[in-house]
Amino acid sequence: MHDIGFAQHDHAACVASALASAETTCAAEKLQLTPTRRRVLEILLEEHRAMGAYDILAILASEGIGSQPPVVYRALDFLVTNGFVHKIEKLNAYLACTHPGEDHSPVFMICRACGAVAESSMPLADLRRSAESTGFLIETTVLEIEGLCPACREAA
Amino acid sequence: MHDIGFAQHDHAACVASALASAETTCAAEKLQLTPTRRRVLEILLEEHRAMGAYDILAILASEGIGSQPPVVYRALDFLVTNGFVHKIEKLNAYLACTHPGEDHSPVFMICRACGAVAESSMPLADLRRSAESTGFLIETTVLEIEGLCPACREAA
DNA sequence: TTTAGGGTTGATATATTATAACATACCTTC
DNA sequence: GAAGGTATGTTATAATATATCAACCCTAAA
Repeated sequence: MHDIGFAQHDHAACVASALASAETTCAAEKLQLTPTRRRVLEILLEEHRAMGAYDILAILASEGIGSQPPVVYRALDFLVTNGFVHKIEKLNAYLACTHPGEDHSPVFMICRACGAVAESSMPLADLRRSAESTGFLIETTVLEIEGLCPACREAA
Repeated sequence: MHDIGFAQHDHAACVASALASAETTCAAEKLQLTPTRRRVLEILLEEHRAMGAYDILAILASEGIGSQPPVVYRALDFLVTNGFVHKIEKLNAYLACTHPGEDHSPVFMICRACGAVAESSMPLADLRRSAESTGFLIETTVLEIEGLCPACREAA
């Protein structure tokens, strides 16, 4: 059991099911979940935290998979494009999506103190209504919230 | 008149009043709006678009104000910290705040095609209620919306 | 008046994040 | 078996941001 998303859960099962889900999705949509892409997703699922591209690259390099930046950026691009991973712009970091497959507008809660990131979601409807009344067409949204997670609040 | 925030407005008046407002605020709060800081804010107000730090630095350099990165990053840090400028994380770019002084949670609408950025705001109340029910303390929020602005929709 | 402190600036160097560009390999399919 | 698409390997470089340390300037306390 790990401490994730400010709550407890069975991590091994979570990794396995998320990987299986990604494989199913890729098969269904004729996307190539190649070994490098699969391993990057697996790393992000296992670590279950927002990681920098070069952190991931270091792991890949230690496993002999690849040591040049394009290796990891290409894999991340694939994973982000297809909804398996989110980029946390505010941290320049990447995080495995905790509910892939669902059409969601991610909301990240980033703890300034410990760096933990929890993914939530919010109704996009209100947002969309107000934005599009101005004629703006929403394609992607990222809401980044920074603050203190429960554990760090207690520690402070 | 310029085309800003997907609408028209009197830009010269807007720049002047925003600068005056910044000066008033700084005087009241004993913040030092030094020449470099003031000029960076003025540049962002005049351009009225999201600019990269190095774009701003190039202008400062051409004016003999400073040519090294810390010059612009220090000024931006001051301006962002004190609410005169927002950072658009998704673009690694900076934008003068269109309603400084108000306690607001910025919402940026970023046009993928032309790069225009309009700042809006949204009720933080709902957001705060749902986040804090999990024990998370919100300190800062950034919602970044990418899509197509009205002009680019027509062009497409 | 001097000295200590805080805030700002100058300047050099470097860290961190990300992409361009081009060659190669590997499939599929026609 | 040649063409075209997708993915990978590799080198180099671009773009963004920060660390560090010395100098300066103002203020205020000793």
